[in-house]
This record gives sequence, C-alpha cells and structure tokens, in this order.
Amino acid sequence: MTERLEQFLVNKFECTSEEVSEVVKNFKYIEAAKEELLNEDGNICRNLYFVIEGCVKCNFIDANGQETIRYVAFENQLISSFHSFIKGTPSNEYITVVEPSKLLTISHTDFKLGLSKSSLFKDFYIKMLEITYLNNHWRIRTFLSLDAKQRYEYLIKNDKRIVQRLSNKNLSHFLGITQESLSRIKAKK
Amino acid sequence: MTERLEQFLVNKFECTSEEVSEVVKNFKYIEAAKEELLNEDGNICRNLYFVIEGCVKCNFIDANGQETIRYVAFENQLISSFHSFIKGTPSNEYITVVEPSKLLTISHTDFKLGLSKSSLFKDFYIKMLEITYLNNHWRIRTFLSLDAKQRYEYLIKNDKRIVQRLSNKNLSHFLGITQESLSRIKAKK
DNA sequence: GTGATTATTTATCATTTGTCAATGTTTTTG
DNA sequence: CAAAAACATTGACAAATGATAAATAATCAC
Repeated sequence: MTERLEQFLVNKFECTSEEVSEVVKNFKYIEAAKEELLNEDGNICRNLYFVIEGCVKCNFIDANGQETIRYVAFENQLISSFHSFIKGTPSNEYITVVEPSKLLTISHTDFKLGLSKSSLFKDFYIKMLEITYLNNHWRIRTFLSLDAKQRYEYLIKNDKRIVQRLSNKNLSHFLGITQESLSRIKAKK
Repeated sequence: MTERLEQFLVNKFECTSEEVSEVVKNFKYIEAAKEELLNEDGNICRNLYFVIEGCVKCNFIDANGQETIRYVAFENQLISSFHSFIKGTPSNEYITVVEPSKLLTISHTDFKLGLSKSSLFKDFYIKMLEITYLNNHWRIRTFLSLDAKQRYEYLIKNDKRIVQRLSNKNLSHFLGITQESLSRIKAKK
C-alpha cells in the first residue's frame, strides 16, 4: 500500500527506489472512517499522515461552537497538526477524517529516528516543509488581499478539488465565512 | 557584525561556536536605508536576510494600488520572498526596508552550496523552515477565526513589537484592513 | 423505506468593514 | 523655518458579512 508515497517521493526527489523505500518503510498503513478523529484538540499530535485515498482536515471549534478549517489534505498530500508535532506541545485543533480514507502514518518517534539516521529522510523533511510553506504562503496572501467571493473564485481556479469535494459547510469553514455567506456568494455568480 | 546571528543560532541549536561559524561565514553584512527595496515584485528573490537591527517587510500592491504586508521581520528574524527563493520563480511581492537596518545576507547560490556541504547548515535550514511554519500557522489561524479588532488585540498580546513599531498605515496593511478601519478600532477600545 | 438528523438555501436585520471626503497632525525636504 | 507631502482621525454612506429564523432538500440510522 505504499506505492503512492513512493511515487510521490520519486516525483519530488531525484533518487533511486532503494533510497525511497528507506523513507517509506517507516510508514504504516491504516484506514480511517468518516468523522474519525486522528487527533483531538488539547492532545499532542504524535503522528504525520500521508493520504493515499480520501480526505482529511485540520479543524478547530471556537468558544461559540463555530468550526474553522485550517488545512485540508486529499490524495498525495501530507497532513498533521504540525505545530504540535514539531514542538511536542498540545495541539489547538482536531485532525478529522472527511471522507473514508486510506492513509500512511509515521510516529514522531520514528520520524525523529529517521531524520537522525538517513540523509534522504532529512531531504524529505526539507521538501515537505517547503511544500507546506508554499501552501501557507498562498493561504495568507489570499486572506490578506481578497474578500470572500474572490477567495472562493481563487479556489475554483487554483484548487478545484477543494470546492468539488468539500460540502458547502466545510468549504465555508475553510474560507473563514459562514455557510449562509457561501450560499449567497454561489447564488450571486 | 555577525554576533547576533551567531547568538541566534547558538540559542536555537545545541552546537559549538565552530559549527555556528560554519554557517555564519556564508553571510555578509549590509546596511539598508528606509524605503530601500531589497527585492522587487516580478524579480526572482535570490537572497535571504537576517535582521541585526531595524525592520523589513514583505509587501505587495494590488491593481487598485492597495498595499498588503505579508510578513514583517525585526531584530533576530529572517526574511525573504521565500516562495521565490525556494523555487527560483519570480516573486509576487517586494522586500521593503521599514526602518534603517543592519542586515546579514546570503545568496541563494551560497545557501545551496552550504546545504550541500554542511550538515549543520541543513539543520539550520530545517529549523528556519519550522520557525517559519509556526509563524504562518498563527497568521492563518487568526485570519480564519478572528475579526479585525480581535486580530489587533491578538497582536498586542502576542507580538507587541509589530503594534509598537509599525506606523498605523503599515499595521493596517499587515492586518489586512484599511487605515481608517484601524483608526476606528483604536478609537473604540 | 421512513422518520430523524443534518445540510442548504433564502430572507431579514445588525454589525463590521470599505470608500470617499474633509480636516488636523506629523514628517520630510528644501 | 516654511512649504509640501505623508499620515492619522473622523464622519457619512455603501457594501460585505454575520446572526437568526424558517423552509426545503439531502443524508443517515434504524
């Protein structure tokens, strides 16, 4: 079940399949049902996930019960409550399965071990952080300079999967607006 | 002029001063005047900067002439148009000096060279990406779940330097609102 | 399949934020 | 120092978004 991750790594790095399997062998395969929580708000996030198939979100609920979605991962994307994973401090968000999913997962312990032993593993980590950076960069940029409607149109243009596969509710929470606002935006088009 | 960077590295890593100087020797000292552009929108950003003293911002101007500030660096912080620096593609933002500044800078070429030669340099890069991740995480989170007033109060509580040292105009552009809105928020308190 | 639950849309009204304009204040520059 | 430019505040109004409620529509659980 690790072909997808291997392929992902081969695409991102120039390296042999032996090197790739050096990284991949540390991951283990799991399946997760819709609405399953891979980590809970308040707990230290000790795992990193790679989505083979399905959809997983990082989300949190504020004092008024309002949900917000910080990040969504589909096929061939990595997901974790990374601030918690990095620092070993409690997370402030959930990791919630959105669609029934097939995942590869690695524990923080194995991750650190891999980093200390393998140079390719370190390169993998750097590449992962770089990809994450680029993603966050655009997320910040769109929030800074676009209104809700423009952010919605940005997603349609640049990340259509999110618009197509998330429910309106989830999509609105990813955009940082209410369901009702998203309904109006879609109606007005 | 490299003591600050050395100290920064010693604080962040457990390593000897010889190891630190291995990284630091690749940086060179420059001074920059207020309003000086370290990189321009459309150009590939080929340098990374460490602020010894002063203040530098990453900002962009939209079609209506509206400025937005994506990131601000003060003393002991790194700054670059990192998406451009990483991928070697044209930047979509300026790097603008806010206060007269003393900086250390390293070219992308020397950075890559350092990465390929020194293991500590790779660790430095990982640490830098992690710090940047944490920063972006909070920036995204506040935009998703807080309104302008709450974001302003968040800054006062968690990053007072930004409120104290930026002009109202710059601060409002960092918060993603207009100067007028910020004025009203401050008046209402 | 049916009832219960959840999601979506629509409408109304309140609040926040943006736009434009006017004015006062501070900073820059010659 | 004085004029000019940039910045900050305030007010009036417009547009965007949130809150609440109600009516469908879709999905889930038994």
